[in-house]
Amino acid sequence: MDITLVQDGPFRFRIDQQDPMRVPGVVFATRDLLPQAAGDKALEQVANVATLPGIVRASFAMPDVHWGYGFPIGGVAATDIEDAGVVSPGGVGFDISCGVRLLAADIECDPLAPNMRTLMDILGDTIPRGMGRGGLWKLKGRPQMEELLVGGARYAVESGHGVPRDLARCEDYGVLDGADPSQVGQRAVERGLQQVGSLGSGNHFLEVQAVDRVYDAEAAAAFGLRPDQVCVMIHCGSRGLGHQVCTDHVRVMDQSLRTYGIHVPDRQLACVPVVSPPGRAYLGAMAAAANYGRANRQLLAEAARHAFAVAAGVDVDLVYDISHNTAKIETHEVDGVQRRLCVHRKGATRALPPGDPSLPEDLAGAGQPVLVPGTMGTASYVMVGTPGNDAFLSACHGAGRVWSRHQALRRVRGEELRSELEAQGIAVRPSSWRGLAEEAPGAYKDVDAVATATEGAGLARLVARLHPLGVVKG
DNA sequence: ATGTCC
Repeated sequence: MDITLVQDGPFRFRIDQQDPMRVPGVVFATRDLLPQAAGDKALEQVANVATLPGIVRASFAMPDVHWGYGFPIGGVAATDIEDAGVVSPGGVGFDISCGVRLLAADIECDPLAPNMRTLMDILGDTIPRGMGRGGLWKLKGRPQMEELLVGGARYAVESGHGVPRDLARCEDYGVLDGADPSQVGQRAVERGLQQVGSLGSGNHFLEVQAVDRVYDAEAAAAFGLRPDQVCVMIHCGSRGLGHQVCTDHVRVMDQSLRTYGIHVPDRQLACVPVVSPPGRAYLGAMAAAANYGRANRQLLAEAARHAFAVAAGVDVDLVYDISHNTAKIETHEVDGVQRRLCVHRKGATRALPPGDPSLPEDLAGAGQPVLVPGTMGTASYVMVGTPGNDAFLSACHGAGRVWSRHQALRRVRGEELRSELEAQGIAVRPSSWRGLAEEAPGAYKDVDAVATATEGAGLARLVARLHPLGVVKG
């Protein structure tokens, strides 16, 4: 397909429908944010996704869009489950329910400063991270794993890892419905048994941050955020378990394409109807892996709380926990009709507007917090969902890669990067020099521009900007 | 993202 972008507004581009696309592509971005690296096939992927059976409205891309497995990262696609709509593991990604959790400490930067070194040392010593490695909570075996896969963050809290109030501030109250542990293979379970409560690697991190700007005082107050306040942001996912679930079900779907007579322009878009046996199996396994990811973030939050209590005697409350790699069954109005859709968000964050019935009472007035992590040495943003978001209530999820890992390794040395960050007053507790170099700030889009474009496109509004004080790097 | 190739 020949990809031609037509500008529809300052933050909106269109890829017109052409055979075999079923709907147009819509890219929310500025010219500067559009994928430009040589060989970046993200826009071609937006068009490819538009060919999926049952897709409605458009194949969307958020301002942080970049090349991914089958679907672009930063992609949103919804299929009508009653009109042969498909589910595709590539539309969720390998790191199922990867997401962000933000906690707010009851202290400002200056009073914490004398204890900052101790805090970072405790976090550095207690937060498991890096490839492989153990987690904070060793599960006893498959029976206990199945409880966690069904119960998610709620199971973690019921097991003593957190307080009930945490669950009110988790997407879906900490549990994605429909988990089917019987669809999670033994290899996935074995990979997951030792990893609950661990960051992993890549762009995952635990960061101590401070609120350096408030754009919307009312929403910030509703979220429990105030100027100069110290926060903790945790970005991680479902580790080896989610990866194995994706691998196992992609294999099944690749073999099922012919059975269902589905033709896709890229094998990485392997998919089956939502209502088919392999579709149901994947969604059950995906929900189970999502619950693993949510329990994982719950355990890490508890470790952060413990560190703040020991280092500074300070309480830490959950602001919100939201995934940005999911497929969820949701009801949306399309062409004047309420339809049951399978909404794929891959590197895209759900963004519920004020008054949405799924929000807890204390967030209903403000809307859902949208958490946008930057990368090391850069800001992160708290945004909020807005009405009139036609991308099925979705927003960006972070900065978005522009250099490949290989390019980053050629350009940056981990040791030098740590020195530069420490010179900026940012404490760094890395897990490997290589991992640090791969995640250099220069390897990513400008998160400030991504957040500004997200607001300009009407996907979410700015609430607060956070700057890093210390990073524990996966 | 990922026991970075069963």
